[in-house]
Amino acid sequence: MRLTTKGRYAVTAMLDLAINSSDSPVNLTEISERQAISLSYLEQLFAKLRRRKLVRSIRGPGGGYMLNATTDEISVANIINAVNESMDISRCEGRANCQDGQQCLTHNLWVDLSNRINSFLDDITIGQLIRQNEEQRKLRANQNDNHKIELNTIA
Amino acid sequence: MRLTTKGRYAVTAMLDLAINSSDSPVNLTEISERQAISLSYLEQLFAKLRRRKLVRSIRGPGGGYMLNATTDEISVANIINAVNESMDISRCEGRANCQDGQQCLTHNLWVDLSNRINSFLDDITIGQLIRQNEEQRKLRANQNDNHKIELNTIA
DNA sequence: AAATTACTTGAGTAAAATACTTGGTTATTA
DNA sequence: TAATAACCAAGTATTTTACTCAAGTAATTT
Repeated sequence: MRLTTKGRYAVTAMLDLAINSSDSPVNLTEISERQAISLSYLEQLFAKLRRRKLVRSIRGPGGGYMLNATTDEISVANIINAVNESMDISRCEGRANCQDGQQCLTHNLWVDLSNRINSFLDDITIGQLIRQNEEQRKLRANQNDNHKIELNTIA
Repeated sequence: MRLTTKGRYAVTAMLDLAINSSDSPVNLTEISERQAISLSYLEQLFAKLRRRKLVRSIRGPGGGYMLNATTDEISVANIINAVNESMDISRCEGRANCQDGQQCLTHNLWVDLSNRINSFLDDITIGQLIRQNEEQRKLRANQNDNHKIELNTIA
């Protein structure tokens, strides 16, 4: 599991797609403009997302991309792993003394941690993120309303 | 929060330090050899770790580095943030329409997620990782013993 | 005090990853 | 058939990573 700006671009683009897609597809030019990511870079990212079946494409005019599953079926880990295909190969792979040596105690510790991060991000879906943000927005809106009412009452 | 091989090197080195330090300091040459990380790269990483007060150095013969806090006071997030100093600047920073525009809805979603990842890794200390691994090792050892006993009994 | 050891610092560099550009092609729709 | 948008490939500038080399500084030992 790696977490770089590349993964962030992919998550951002997928969130944009999720938010802006109704029943009609969203084309990459729109996402490119909204999110300030170059079109061809988006093309590269979406080629990988499509290979992992996270999105499906519709060609021709009016075409674009659609999510290939519900927002609650697509995890952040799914997206990040899709665009970071090149596996992180461990250093000590192939070494004879790997299993028992001290260098591999720490290696195992890293693998454990890496797995924990992965399963953490696998439990966060883009649906969750969007709903959570929506609720926070509502909360803030209510607080503002209350504040206005208070002020009005005082005045 | 970024999670790259650089952060992994730092976490690995800190775990090595935690495991191999008694009351005397551990020098970077040892860590370099055990973990197969070049000495000068370790030097750069430890300069940053020292700036963040995660380790302290003892110079001169017999010198080296020691943890500057207990293993339970040092989180994985501490280590990773120490070596990845350059803050991830958000794309839309400074843009006028950032707060309300659609591009910043997704930006906020990303920031929320980033915060969640950060606090997740801030709750994992290197002490935890080491103890957890030790317990797993014991479990496996016991299972092996039981297996041997079973085999012996059968035979 | 001199020599040694070992950490410290900085400049420079090769290799890799990132982000993008260019220039196409193929499929679909109007 | 003309416009649109996905698809594809090759190439490139920039940044980051990981490292080398060299000079400097501090602490210890003899």
